[in-house]
Amino acid sequence: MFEVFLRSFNEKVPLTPEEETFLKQYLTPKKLRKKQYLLQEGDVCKHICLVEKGALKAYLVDDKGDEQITAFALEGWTIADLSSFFKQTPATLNIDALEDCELILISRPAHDELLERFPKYGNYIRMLITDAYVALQQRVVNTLHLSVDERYIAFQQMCESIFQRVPQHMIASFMGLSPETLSRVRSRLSGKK
Amino acid sequence: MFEVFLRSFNEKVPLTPEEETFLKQYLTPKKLRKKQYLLQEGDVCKHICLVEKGALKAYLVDDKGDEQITAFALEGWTIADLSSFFKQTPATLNIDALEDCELILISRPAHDELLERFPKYGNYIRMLITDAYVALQQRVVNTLHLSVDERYIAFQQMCESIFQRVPQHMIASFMGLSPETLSRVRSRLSGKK
DNA sequence: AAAAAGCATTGATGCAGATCAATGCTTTTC
DNA sequence: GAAAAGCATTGATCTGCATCAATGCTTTTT
Repeated sequence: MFEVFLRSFNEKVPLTPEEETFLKQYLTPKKLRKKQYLLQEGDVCKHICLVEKGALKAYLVDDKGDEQITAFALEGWTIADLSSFFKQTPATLNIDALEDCELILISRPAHDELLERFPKYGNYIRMLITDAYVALQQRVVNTLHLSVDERYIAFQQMCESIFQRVPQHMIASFMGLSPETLSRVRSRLSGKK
Repeated sequence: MFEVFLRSFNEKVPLTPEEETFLKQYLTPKKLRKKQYLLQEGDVCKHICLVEKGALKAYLVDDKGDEQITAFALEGWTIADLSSFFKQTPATLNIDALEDCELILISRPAHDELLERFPKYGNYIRMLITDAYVALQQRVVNTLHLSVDERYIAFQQMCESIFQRVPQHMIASFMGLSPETLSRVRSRLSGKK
């Protein structure tokens, strides 16, 4: 039920069995069917979500009604609209399931209580966000300063697991490209190697 | 000496006068002259840096020798190569002073000791990185899904203070544009309004 | 004070990626 | 099992930004 989450936690901050039991009290398991929403634009993001199983995407909807994907989350990854969660403001992101999912949710009250009562949780969250920040910064640099071909290769190497499970046009959206361009990038690169 | 830093800290996590005194023990003031390096690519990033006065930029140098600016920091802002600081790996970023600066440095040992002894510091750092993450995410979305004109306006509104102190070609680099394009964006927009 | 370097602007040209459109394959739906 | 929807690919055209080049202004250097 909590295996993936606890493994992720232990990798950053080792826990004793008693601590694991204590921590579990604050966690809410949830199942989500493919295409169901975890969060909709305009609602307040009430949980931080860790993926035990399945896959989700976070996205904005633009004027034309197109989805602009900002993030994917697979097993062991965390997803939420952090701005909405921390400031308790309406979310700008939508999050929904790409596959049937098993999730672990941490509510805002649980989060606050854990921070007070269980310092290791604060350490875990700090490390989680730090890692996310570093990854995002790399993404900014790649986006602004690499060619599309280089970005594709970089992204492919970093997130191979995503490529095998997510339709290509969503990868294109995530990279800020049209599906046609991504298709051409792929054929260009496969020709080369 | 520590006014700006302590104000920033108090805004996120209020401190008693005693706590302020305690905290100061761990802070190292440093002055930096215009054009001097705070961090050079290849060195390990030994400090988190808060700007009391002045301005700095962080950047990569590409194959052609051009600077690709990834961040600016003005009074009250924080700057570092977080990946290098936390993993103790060689930095990929250079950081140098755009103006004469007064800085507050927190070394890695001071950081670790503060985390252990002073929980409010952990809270402060967590909030700092969370805010940075949210801002960076917005930047990614803007970069991938807005037109250049819209990005310029968004960036201008968000970071007006930068525009007044940083040469235009550095803003262009930060936005991933050529100086010529940014100049044209500006004349286009000033014509409109 | 003169020379040099740094910077913003404007024009001309070329190319990368968006858009529009058509086709065929695969998966889902009923 | 037929119809519909979703998806990847390929071609043709258009557009926005980079690049190259020249000019004049401002700041720094000596």
